[in-house]
Amino acid sequence: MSTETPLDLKKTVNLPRTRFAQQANLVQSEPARLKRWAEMDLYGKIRAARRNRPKFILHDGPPYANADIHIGTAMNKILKDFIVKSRTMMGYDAPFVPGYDCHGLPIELHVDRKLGEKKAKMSAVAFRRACREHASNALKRQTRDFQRLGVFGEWSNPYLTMSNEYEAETARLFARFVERGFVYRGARPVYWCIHDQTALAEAEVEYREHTSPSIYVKFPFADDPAKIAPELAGRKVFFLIWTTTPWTLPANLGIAVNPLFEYAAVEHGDDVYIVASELVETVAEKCGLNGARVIARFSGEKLDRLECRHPWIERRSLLMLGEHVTLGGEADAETELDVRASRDKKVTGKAGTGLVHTAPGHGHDDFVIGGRYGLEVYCPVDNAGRFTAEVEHFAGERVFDANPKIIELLRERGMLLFSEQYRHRYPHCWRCHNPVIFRATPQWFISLDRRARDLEDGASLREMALREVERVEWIPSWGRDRMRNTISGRPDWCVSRQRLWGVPIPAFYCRACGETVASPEIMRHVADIFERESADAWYAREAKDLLPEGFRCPKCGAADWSKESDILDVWFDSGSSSVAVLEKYPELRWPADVYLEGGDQFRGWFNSSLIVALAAHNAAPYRTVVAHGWVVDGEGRAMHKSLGNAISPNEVIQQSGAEVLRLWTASSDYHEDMRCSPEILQRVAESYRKLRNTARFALGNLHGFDPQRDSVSYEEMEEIDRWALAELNRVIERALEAYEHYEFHAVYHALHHYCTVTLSALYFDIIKDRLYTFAPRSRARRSAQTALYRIADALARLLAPILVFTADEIWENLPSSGDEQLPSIHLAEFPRIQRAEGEEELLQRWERLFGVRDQVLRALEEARQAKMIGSSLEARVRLRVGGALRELLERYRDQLRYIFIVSQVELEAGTEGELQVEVARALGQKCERCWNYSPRVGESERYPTVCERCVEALAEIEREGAA
RNA sequence: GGGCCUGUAGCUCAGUUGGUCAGAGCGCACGCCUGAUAAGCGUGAGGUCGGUAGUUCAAAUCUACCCAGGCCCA
Repeated sequence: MSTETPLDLKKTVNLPRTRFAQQANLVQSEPARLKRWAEMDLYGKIRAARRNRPKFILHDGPPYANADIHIGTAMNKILKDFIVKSRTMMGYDAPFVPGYDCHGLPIELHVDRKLGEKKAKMSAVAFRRACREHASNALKRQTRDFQRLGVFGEWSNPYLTMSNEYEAETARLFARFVERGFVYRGARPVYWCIHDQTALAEAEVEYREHTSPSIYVKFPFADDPAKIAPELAGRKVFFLIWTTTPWTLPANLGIAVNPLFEYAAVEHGDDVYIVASELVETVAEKCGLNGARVIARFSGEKLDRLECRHPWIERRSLLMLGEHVTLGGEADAETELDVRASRDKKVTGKAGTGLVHTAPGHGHDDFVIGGRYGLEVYCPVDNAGRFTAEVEHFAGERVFDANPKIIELLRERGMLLFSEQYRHRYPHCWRCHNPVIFRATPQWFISLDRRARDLEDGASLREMALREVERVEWIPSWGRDRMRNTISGRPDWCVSRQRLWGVPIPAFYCRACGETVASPEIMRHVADIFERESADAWYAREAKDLLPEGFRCPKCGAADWSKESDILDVWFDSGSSSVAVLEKYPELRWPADVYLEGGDQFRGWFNSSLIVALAAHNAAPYRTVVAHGWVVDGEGRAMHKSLGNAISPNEVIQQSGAEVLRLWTASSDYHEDMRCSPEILQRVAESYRKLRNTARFALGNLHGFDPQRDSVSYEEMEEIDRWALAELNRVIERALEAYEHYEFHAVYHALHHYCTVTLSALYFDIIKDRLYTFAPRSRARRSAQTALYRIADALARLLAPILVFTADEIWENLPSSGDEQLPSIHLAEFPRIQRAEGEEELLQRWERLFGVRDQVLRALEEARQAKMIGSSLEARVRLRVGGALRELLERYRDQLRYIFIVSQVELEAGTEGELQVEVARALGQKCERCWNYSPRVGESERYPTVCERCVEALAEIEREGAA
């Protein structure tokens, strides 16, 4: 029975309705959603939902707990979250335990500065407490920021490298290295302040102008000169070195030359001097060698392992080959203290001879090359910067005071060729501002080349590491090469730091006989104390209270001990994490499936983690290592606060929301450096809106649709809806594949392309007519909704790891599919591909139809430009074509007007292979209801302004309304 | 100076082993729609594939060098 009065046409159009707002208002909505998630313990629910599923472990590399997060830290955590969430949605149990790196110099320096003068009066324990507090505050702020980014994890129970358990485990792992014979104690040069009598880290020296003596010194050749060149037979040959630190000459053990340089023998009077060929003139001029002439030239290579005599001490000075030797400049200063600046400027010829005086106890390069040639790390200078008793002439003398006296001695012995004052930049102590020296002090090392005591094959750490590098999967694949090179080239690991804020090296020294006690058993005993009291115990307790009761010196039987004052390198701390975390948290397991960090960690955490894991388990702690690039500005340059090109993650969040930052992270290819700028973020925000609106259209048109009740079976669906599902399958496949391989930018592009091209511009535009104007419960409309539902559902799931907030919001606004609706999308799994028979052919057919559509659209645009039409519904299209295409079009004859979104389509015979498109005004009147044109508008008496389709639809609506 | 990496339209990215490979989306310009509306649709203009020189019948794709940039070292 029909209603008495005709319906209000406007109200019979099924326009979209949804609570899913067009404006995201992320800045407000994100925190609200985070709060809800926290209240419902979403992370706990996810864990419970995945119990007993196969595990997938991403192990978090701990950010340094010193300052607020920057965009790089944010990006890193977001990428990790992509991995964790996508693996979770693949069905894995993928717990995430975040960590923080809490010890180390930067924190100590920060606290130092904050305390100022007060530090001097503080006990070590009190100072450590201040450091602990600083780290604790920093990590709390970071935690808050990471959570704000929508990163899920065990935020209430992160791992801290300063926790009792972790410190204890760190000490135990060091004991493990000792036990297996990898640890030794040796000397190595460090920056040393003779005023404060302390070692300095690189960050604690500052460069200032300083005047040093610059001298050219003769080293008599002690071999047969004919070995160098026949012309030199029987001559008095001297090797000429240049230095600005005469006081290091007593420690000279060698001279380095560059094997790639050519050297010249220069005759002056009876003497012959050896200098680099390129510097002959400069040196001759500087040293006033009038009338000097070159009598021989030879390659530096020839000098290898020949010997000179020290200019005044009865000792050999070994000739060595080293490519660190340059043609002058500060790099030739044996202290190596100011090499960075000069090398960057590619300075040459300022001063120097091309031969470098080498004192392994007083310079870094000297130490390295000396090590290669088996020289002793000789450093006859004490803590106060005075020569020790063994130094002839200068014992007890302060090194800087000794400079002029050494020069005088050289002059007396005829070994000085030239001397002058020299201004240059020289490192000074940042606290007392006095010049520092480079001085070898005893340090603890982990040897990369000693053989493991307990292994049959006696492999070294280096060998084991190189073996493991081949077994690990590296993404990108060049990571393997980089890691291999890093490991092959790295020197022994100096794990000593002369600092307070860290895990002490648990070793003891017998005051009576000097014996060192560094046994694994004792170390584990100490570690147990750390476990109870934290490593502060090392400073709070007396040595005897750290040792087992009544422990006596195994050598002399005394019981008077001093404690080691060095702490472990922080890289040892974080390197311990695989064991200290993966094996301690019950939900985790060793080894991890994946590590993901910036490329700087090849030398850092990837490396230290590997070494520690080898000591602990003879294997790598990771199966896959993913390395990402750095965040750079819009021009590809590094970000610096001083350059003003840095982007603050918190600012982005406050302006646009975390989703935008997450989407930016997903949109860029992280395998390379990732550009970020206001313009780029602007683009990302726009693409966010597109994704959101696409979802909103689907949701709006699902109003009143109950998937259980109203879904149309596949066979009954309109073909274009089946096409949309086939396209959906393609996208699901591509996105899942990309997630599988950590290619998030491919996920982004696939989904974005699907939303903009496939859905928004094509499918949605076409089905609007059907959705809006067909009777709400008609099969044709339900068919479209069935597809829309599947699309919206899949889209939400696929977006969920990236757009954590928005996907959940979509989920919320999807019609409920019954009781099993999960309270959050993050408990759901990825969509499954529901492959239908004949899908490939279907896709191919429609691809051709849409090809025709493109041509029609071009023709429509021409008509529009010619003012013939405005809306495409004002058009009637005539197609002329022959052959196979004609047959295809014929088959879809009734569909074509909808596909083209025009009112009428005529198909006429034409020539094969050539499609002609003509556009004309549509016939008839515009239907008031569906806006299509039809000659039959007016046929209905009840609805005189409406077309025949609408008449039918209205009748159906009236029937339903009555029912 | 060494190791590793990068350089395709204004932006983000595709371009298997060299031969329709010069593409997509965004942005931009112009236009349409006003029933996804601080939305939606269409058409179009943009690139000597960082540069140079080679190899080749043929190179964005291979080689060398150079330039610009990034990370780690020295």
